[in-house]
Amino acid sequence: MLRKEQAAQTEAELKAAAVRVFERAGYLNTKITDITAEAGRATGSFYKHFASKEALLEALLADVLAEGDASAGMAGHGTDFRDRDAVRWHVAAFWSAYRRHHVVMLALQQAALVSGTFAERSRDMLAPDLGHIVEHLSDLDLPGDPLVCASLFGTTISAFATNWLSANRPDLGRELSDDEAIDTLTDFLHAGLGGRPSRPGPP
Amino acid sequence: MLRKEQAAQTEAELKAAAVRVFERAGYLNTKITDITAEAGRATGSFYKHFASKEALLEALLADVLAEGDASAGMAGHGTDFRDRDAVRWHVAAFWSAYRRHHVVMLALQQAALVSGTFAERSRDMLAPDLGHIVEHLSDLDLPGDPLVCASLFGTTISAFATNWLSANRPDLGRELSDDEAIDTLTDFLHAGLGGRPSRPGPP
DNA sequence: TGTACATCAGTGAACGCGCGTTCACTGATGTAC
DNA sequence: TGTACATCAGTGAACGCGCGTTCACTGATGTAC
Repeated sequence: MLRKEQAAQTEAELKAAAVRVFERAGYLNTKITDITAEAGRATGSFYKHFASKEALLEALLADVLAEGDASAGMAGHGTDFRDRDAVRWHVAAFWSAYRRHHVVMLALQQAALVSGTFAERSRDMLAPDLGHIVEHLSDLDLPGDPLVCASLFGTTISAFATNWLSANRPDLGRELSDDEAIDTLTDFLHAGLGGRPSRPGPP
Repeated sequence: MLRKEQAAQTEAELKAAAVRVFERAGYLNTKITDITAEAGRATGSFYKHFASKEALLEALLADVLAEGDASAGMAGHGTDFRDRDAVRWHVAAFWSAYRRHHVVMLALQQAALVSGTFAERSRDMLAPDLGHIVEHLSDLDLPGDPLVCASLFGTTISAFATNWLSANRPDLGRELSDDEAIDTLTDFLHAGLGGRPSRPGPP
């Protein structure tokens, strides 16, 4: 089975090269030949493994989702968003996932702008999380409709993460540590959604 | 001078057609011929008025900025973000501007993904507003660094507006009135940034 | 173990489509005398 | 006011570049006997 291993490795190298190129140039600007060149392979090699650039992105996405399922046991976290720690747990989970996969996430966002298929897929990926958040919001006195607030929760973290984790986006001339980002986001969301600072959860 | 008027009108029609097509298909998906077809003109006509699709977007952007300067007297609004009304004023100003110009704003965001030039321009357009917000934040006990919080303020409104004002984005199967959006955002940001609900400003 | 053949990953030059851009042309509007 | 010429908005067919995709080929790995 040496041959299959060889092929699998080449495929993995192409994926890795693609991520590197995406990070440097952005998904939409990346040509197939950029990826193969980065991987040190011939152009035609790409099509032995992927039907198109979209198919490659699908594959990267599948990897991300697979890893996500593994790590997100979702166990042991609080569910009452009046409790700051419960909010922080969710923020941190999202933030670290985004940090690990920001290149693919950004590529997905870019693909969604151009292709209806990816727009839908992008929404489908977020939908479960959105539902998850909606449940946690039920105990709060929210600033508005629960669905709208959940969407607010999601878009805020997502936009903020995109802003600070993407390369070439030194929006402000400043670095931001993970803890600082997570704590700022947590305080902001916790207070913004009506979880009062130091009110403990129910017994 | 009939000839100049004629030319000016055609140019205006091309711009209007472009906006319509951008809204329908997105900036990145739009071809020059889509625009001229929508305007009912020949392909070559486009280049009598604009050097490229980017130049057209620049022109649309200039229009937006010109109108913005006219309407944004920036007079008569509160500056203390502990005061909910002051926050609401800013949110409403941003929201209505975004509502009027969302097609161009979205086009700009899309262009920024692909072209470094537009990425920079996009940042330059937002920078003054960001500075403006930073000033208003000084009196609050913020969840984090003022610059980071101002960025949070901006990205939150911007992402939320993009989500709800863009066509073909029925993220949740629901309509959202301007007032509901503005009030929800205001409550969220006001509380999130540490302006307590009913604490009055200093004497 | 050896030989003959099959399979398949990888190659890179060539093809061809889509689309941005050009350009020679038309006809109407403006100008000179 | 009329005539002859200049200018210029608008036209659309043609050109050509960039890039995705193909395909005949190579050589190495696997299989049959």
